[in-house]
Amino acid sequence: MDKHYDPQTIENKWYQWWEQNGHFHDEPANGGEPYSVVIPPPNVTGILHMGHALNNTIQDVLVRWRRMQGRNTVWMPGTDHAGIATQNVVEKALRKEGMHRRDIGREKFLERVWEWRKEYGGTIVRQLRKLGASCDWSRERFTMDEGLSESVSEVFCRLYDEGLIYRGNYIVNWCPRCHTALSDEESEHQETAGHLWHIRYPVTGGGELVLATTRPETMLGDTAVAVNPADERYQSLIGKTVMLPLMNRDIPVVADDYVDREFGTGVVKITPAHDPNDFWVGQRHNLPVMDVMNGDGTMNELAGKYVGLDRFECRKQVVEDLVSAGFMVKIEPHQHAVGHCYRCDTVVEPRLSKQWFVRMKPLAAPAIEAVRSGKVCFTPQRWEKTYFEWMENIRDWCISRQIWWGHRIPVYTCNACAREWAAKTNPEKCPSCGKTDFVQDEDVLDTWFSSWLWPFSTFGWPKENPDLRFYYPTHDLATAPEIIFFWVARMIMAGCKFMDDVPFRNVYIHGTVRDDKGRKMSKSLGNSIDPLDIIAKYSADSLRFSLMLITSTGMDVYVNMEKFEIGRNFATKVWNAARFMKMHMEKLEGVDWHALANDTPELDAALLRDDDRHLLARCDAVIKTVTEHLEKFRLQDGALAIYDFIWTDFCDWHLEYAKQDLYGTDEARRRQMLALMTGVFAKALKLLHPYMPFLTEELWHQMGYGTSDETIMRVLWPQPFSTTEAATWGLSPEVTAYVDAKRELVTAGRALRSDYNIAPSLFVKYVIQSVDVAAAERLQADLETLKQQLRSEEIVIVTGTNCSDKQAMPGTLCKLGTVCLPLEGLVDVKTEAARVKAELDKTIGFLKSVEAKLSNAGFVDKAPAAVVAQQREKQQELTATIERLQTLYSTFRAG
RNA sequence: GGGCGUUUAGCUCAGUUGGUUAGAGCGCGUGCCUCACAUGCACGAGGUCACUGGUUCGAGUCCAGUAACGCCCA
Repeated sequence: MDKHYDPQTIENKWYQWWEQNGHFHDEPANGGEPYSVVIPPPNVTGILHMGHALNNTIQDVLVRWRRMQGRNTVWMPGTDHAGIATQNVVEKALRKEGMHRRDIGREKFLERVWEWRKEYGGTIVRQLRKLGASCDWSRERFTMDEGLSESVSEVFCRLYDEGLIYRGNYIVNWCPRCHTALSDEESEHQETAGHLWHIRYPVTGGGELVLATTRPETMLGDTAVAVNPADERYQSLIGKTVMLPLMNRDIPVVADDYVDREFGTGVVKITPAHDPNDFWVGQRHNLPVMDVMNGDGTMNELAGKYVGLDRFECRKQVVEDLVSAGFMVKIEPHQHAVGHCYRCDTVVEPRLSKQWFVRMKPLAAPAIEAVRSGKVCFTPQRWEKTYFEWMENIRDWCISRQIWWGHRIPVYTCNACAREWAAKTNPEKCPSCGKTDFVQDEDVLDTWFSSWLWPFSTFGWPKENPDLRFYYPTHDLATAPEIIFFWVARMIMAGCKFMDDVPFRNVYIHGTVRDDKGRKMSKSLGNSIDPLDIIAKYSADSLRFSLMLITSTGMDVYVNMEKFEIGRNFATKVWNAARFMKMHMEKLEGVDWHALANDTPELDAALLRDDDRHLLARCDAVIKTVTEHLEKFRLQDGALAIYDFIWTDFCDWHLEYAKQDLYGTDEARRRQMLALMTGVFAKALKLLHPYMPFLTEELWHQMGYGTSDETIMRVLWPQPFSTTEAATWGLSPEVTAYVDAKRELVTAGRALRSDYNIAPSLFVKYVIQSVDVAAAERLQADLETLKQQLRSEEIVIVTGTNCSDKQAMPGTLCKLGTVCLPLEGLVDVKTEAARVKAELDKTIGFLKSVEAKLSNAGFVDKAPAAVVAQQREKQQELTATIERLQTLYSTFRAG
């Protein structure tokens, strides 16, 4: 094996091999229990960022783990056509050529988008491969491909025919830059520093009203002012008219409950065409609607002399004119939330327009029930609350977009008889009059109108087929919190509506990846870390493992480049442990490592020693721990458990311990030791595989655990020993406790060396005063181990407190006995006395707290018997310890 | 305005049903290139668990309130 692990070539090699050999693929005919996951389809314009890295690592860990459990596993990959985003990208390219999409027309434009997709659309999909994602690429889908488009029209037509899709004139969020309507979710509210302009409106027949607004330019479209009907201040004005400044129009004063008496002056201007609340006030009072803007955010003819001005330029002008005409009362700074386009960050304009909507209330009801009844579970559970909150107050979904890239709305209108209908395929004639003169709606559907079908459209719906039957409903969905409304909730609704079943059982909502200052990573801030840079510097395994190790379930994660060293260091550790074993394996002949790694260990129970049993027991425990954590989406705890097991148990303790055998001359022992380590290391590699797929696959082959055509991806997830097996190998809590105690003693002995500045290269003598004869015998049997671990030339074990060596020695109390370092003449008696005294004081303090509890009647009466017993035991233990410490202390005082 | 989250070692965070005197990694200090690994080994220092009050025999953990920071929705 190479001295240094070279992840770059190895990772590419294995990924290709896995993919080419179909290891990511499964199908219903293979039978078994299904496990399916659909990827949150990244935008086809996307490039891999840390959020993707986290999201997909989580999925891959789950998917690889379930696959190893023998589940019939499919991870469905694909990309989203991302209507507005993709159209923006291609429009930008066109602009560079000095053209606008209208210059080339719809058809040519769409050709350009498809070309773009062909050339650049595969970027993120290639990058997911670098990450190691075990997606079934043979199933890869795209929201605009034929099958998915069919699902979209099917769903649209069904909803249309049921009356759940309607067209209406409402205030929508309009992006003047993208030139399209947006859904409420696509308009992101941002706190913005603005102003509150107080404007005077003269009352016809004398007097005036002062009102406050944050968007003065919209006054050009005012058709009323409103006050609260219960507001005494303005009672006399209701029904009168006021003169709209600058426009010299008379508009009525209406009374409406919507008006907040506390806000500003308690009077608001009503602009039905440019504010959703005003729109509803307008409806209630039959007010005219005056749209004063164009789709691009400039003012139209209805804005009078302001025609042609951009909305913000117009705002300036209007304010100036109000000031010079004496209508401006005051201007205050004002902080308020302003909607921004989620694609281009332009300030969204609420604007009246004719759009298509989905009636959501009837769809929401079963979806709410699905979560309430536990058919869909959120992890962490608190997100259910967010889900319910939104679902119970759901508003109709604006699904039409005034762009070209997307699924065109399949609604047709007959020019001859005005019949409007929806059709899944291009119609030949009008279903009413039979004429062929009809037109299709110009708009396309919101991108999410295809994504909400993703869990079943990707499996071939609406066609009835084995994949759909077998893999639907899927099992786990991993995604970010900001996607709950956009996607998760809508998928649940679509699943309930069209499949009569939920789309997935578990939703794991993970956190956001932030920089180390807690800021969201973004291009504009320039604080992003490119996952590919991490892969290039440290490897995909390091990226994956580090991310999993530092990300607590559902919590945000703060990253910087250095944090990924932990994964790199761990990979190196594992590699070196393997290299060490391999070195010794090569000295033996005729050993079937493959069998040892895959079957029940062939060990000679008689040759097993307590340290070996300890390793087996710890390995068994870690199998249980990791499995349990994965079941609960506690991927961090799973990673930590393996990390700790491999690093501390396997390498620091057992591998060092094994050296006495491996460098020894007894071949039976060498065989036994390597057989034992092979069994354990193979299990550890399996447990690690979901987190570090590449390294574990490489070692699986290098170590000869798998034949050249076997992959660790498909070996079975390790199982803990049965009770019989555990008994055969002599595993017991007692044995584990003994080895733990022995390690405590070794650590104490090393600390003594360290305290006395004894160079690690020096071999020294130790004296161990064991607590009893049994401990003495056991330690005696382990003498060689102890000598090695303590780097000692001689260890004298004596029983009881009577040390044969009359001299005072530095010593530390342990469960098995007192470990002492005889240092003739070198002992600083005073220092040692102080050291023991400190230990003694600490122990007495501890005992006092235990005794305080035990003398508390309430505790003894009410605490569970086991807890009380535990404290009693502690009390005895501490008392004994104190006694021994006092003896030790007196030695130094006497000396 | 409504909701949610966070606050534990210098830093980043674990701590699952309340029960030993609270753990990890990084960083820091000391000593080591000891025959897998200096991307390492050994040893060590470091915390009145944000604050106030309550429940309890017992609170980092449960309840109420306060403060700071962050997120979501209106």
